[in-house]
Amino acid sequence: MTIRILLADDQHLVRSALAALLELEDDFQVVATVSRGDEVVEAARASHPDVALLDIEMPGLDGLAAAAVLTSQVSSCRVAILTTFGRPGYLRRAMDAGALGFVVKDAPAEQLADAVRRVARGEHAVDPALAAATLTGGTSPLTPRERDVLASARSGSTVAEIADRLYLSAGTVRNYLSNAMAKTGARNRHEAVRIAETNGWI
Amino acid sequence: MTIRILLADDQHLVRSALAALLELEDDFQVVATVSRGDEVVEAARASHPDVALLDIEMPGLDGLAAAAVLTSQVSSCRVAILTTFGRPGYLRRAMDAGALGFVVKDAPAEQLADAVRRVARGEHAVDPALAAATLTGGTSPLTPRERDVLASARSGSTVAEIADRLYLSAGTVRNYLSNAMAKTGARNRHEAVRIAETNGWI
DNA sequence: AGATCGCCGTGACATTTGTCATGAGTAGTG
DNA sequence: CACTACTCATGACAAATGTCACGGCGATCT
Repeated sequence: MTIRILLADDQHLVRSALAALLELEDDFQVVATVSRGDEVVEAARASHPDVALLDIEMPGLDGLAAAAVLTSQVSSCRVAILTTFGRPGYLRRAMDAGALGFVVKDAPAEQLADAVRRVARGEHAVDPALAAATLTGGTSPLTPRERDVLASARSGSTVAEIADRLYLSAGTVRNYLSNAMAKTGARNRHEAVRIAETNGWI
Repeated sequence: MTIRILLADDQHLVRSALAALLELEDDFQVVATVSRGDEVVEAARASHPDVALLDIEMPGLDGLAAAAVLTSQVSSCRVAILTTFGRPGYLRRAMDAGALGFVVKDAPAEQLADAVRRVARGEHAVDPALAAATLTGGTSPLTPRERDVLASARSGSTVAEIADRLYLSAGTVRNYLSNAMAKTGARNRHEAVRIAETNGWI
């Protein structure tokens, strides 16, 4: 029985290459490929895939959000996340979104094939090492608002700009940033951003 | 006549997938794959490829540096860069390193195949739009030292740390950062880092 | 030889950032 | 209900950051 696959990745070449790789397996068939998160659901409705393989970094809608929509709206399609970064917070959010599989792009090809088959059967497929890391350091210490402020501080904005953007006072923004820095153990806001990013908290 | 290809990319899955994609072409043969920049030359010596397809972001030695070594030491092997980011500075540095081809991972598969064939014949293969962008905004306004300081400021280091690392006084570091900020039009060092990164200047 | 440019440094200054104490309002929990 | 946690705010203070003016040194170009 062949497994019908939907592939979502924003990089054209990677998309084609992964399709070629998957098609090498006799029981796999790539029935749809999309480049944007907000095209996933429509494509899934049209092509009835068994498994959707979603990258996280995508324009329109990120893979985690797309996974959440997909699992709730197209229940016949199981979801696996395929991403560059094995960040604990990503795995947690992927599970919360209803994804069964989680594979990093650094994994060997057999592991991807294995994960797809497991997910198609409704089983979970997660790298044990990453799962362990997620259990220990995976839960974000940040409150929702701290997360917002930190996310808004990403591209080197000043306090005033962040305050404007979030309709807060400058002092409040600095307090939140200070809290976030304390919780992440960073010595300035930018280090805090980096840490939060590598953990998948923002 | 088949074209022998060496493939260098740090992500295992992407490497395998690209190999699968390239093997679909009758005249391509992937003769070696490596995951680190510092393994490129050795692999090229052992497997005599016609074309080396190098990612830029790699551990050990980045693809641009590997390209430079390769073109000087294994002259029978032409070089093409295959990277996620179409940054003007990257293209410029790739050309300086002796690469003939430059393909972004967002390009369609045919473009990659076309580029490989051109490069194998000793021709250049560069996306015209990117080439134009490089001509206008490609040259870095930063002096070598400003570049060093800015690169060292990346991960949220303080002035004192940068000064220590580069054996400079704190004042000098701040002056260089100030210059870099003025030249990039940034309002703080972290914005300057971001701008320099997206342009491939660091 | 003089001009120019990059490199490295100092010192002074205004601004921004990070820390801390404090408090009011709101929501959820035992 | 008391307790706790989150949100938002203010004000004051120390430290870090960014700006500016200035000077000496060496290399390069004309």
